[in-house]
Amino acid sequence: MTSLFALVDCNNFYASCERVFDPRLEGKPVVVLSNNDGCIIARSNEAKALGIKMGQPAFEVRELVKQHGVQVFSSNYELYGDMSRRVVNTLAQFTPSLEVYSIDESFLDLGDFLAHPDVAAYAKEIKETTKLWTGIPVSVGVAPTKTLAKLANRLSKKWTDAAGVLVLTEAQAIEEALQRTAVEDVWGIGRQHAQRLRQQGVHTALDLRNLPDAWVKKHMAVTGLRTVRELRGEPCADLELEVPAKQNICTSRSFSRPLTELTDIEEALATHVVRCATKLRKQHSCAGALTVFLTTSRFAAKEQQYYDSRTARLPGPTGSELELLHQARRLLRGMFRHGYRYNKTGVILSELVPETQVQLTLFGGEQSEKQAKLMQALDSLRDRFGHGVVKNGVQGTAQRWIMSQEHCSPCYTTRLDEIIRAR
DNA sequence: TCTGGGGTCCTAGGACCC
DNA sequence: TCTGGGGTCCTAGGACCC
Repeated sequence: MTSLFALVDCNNFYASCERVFDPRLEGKPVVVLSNNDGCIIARSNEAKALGIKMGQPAFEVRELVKQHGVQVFSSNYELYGDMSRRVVNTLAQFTPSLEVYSIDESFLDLGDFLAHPDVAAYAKEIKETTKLWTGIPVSVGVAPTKTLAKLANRLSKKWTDAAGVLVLTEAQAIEEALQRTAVEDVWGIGRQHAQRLRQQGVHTALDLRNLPDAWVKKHMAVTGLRTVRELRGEPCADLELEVPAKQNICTSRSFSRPLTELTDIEEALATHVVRCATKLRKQHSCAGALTVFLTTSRFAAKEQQYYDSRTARLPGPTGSELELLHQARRLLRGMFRHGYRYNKTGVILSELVPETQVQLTLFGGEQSEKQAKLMQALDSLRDRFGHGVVKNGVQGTAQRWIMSQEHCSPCYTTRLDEIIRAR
């Protein structure tokens, strides 16, 4: 029995989301910006054709944008998250086991490939149904391992004949695909490994597949070996059907402009802590430790640089943002130095344990029970009325650090007052 | 002027214990 | 003078992913 995986990847996902609700964008170059409108994180095909690069700073493409009428959007994660759910719900129609790998990619277990006399037709149906039901164009790669399915998916977009669907089951087709894939484009091969491999004369995925195990193990560890085996068609990674609880939760943002005053930074940090604690409670965990970091911009080469991070172990695992805020503020005050132009702060919660475990071991003192009730109340208010509805005093109101988002589209699907109107 | 944010896994080496 | 060997835990750092 041969396993069979499909990787379904949404094409230019964020740009496609913007397009679904604004048909005037069809055929035009579209880009989506990162937080603070800093750099490009999604591009439509037309924008790619103009030479706009992934991760490129927005100011570098200003001229290009003007010249070619590129449509620019700030990122709107509320919209993208909702569209992502719709896509996943559609894909779930095609398989009982599905792994949501990222906001725009899912692996589908297609079971035994003998059970699919015409895999290609099935893959095409997945693609067409998703477009029809959600408006989002996707590409589908099918192969006996996840790594090969990734590779097939990539080629399905590159090879115009494939038209967004590529099935790699025949040995010869796999070989050709490997031959035509650069080694750095293999899933799991990053910059460092690619450079080393190239020095060894390994230039294609096929060369990589043919390396001896011992060499791979020595230089690329067991993760590298898994990748190579998967290229050979031996499945080493199963689907992860349940989303594992995160082991760390982090919230951080660059400031919209450099900050020098402690009070401004405290406000920003407090806001991150509240966000982070909300994520923590959403996955029903408590944190045993908290880390705060503070840094200047690494791009401001001429300025004095500063980076520090400090960790506090909490007296006991907690989900209370009041306690976390208190600790975070203490750590920040210990790190803060006058005379620097800071550009970012953030918080990381770690040593996470399930909420239930804490309730059992902490004999729920009256105080902690009160706090838990308060947190529940806050969560439900914020769920219903948006995150800004209840704030802690330290979050402040001046918010001189707040994110710039000058090109945000409406939340068409999740906010009643921003719903699309037909004229 | 303007350069994202959030994760995971693996390994090596030190501390410590018996 | 002789100066083991193995196990565990923790941390920092590297590499990768989207």
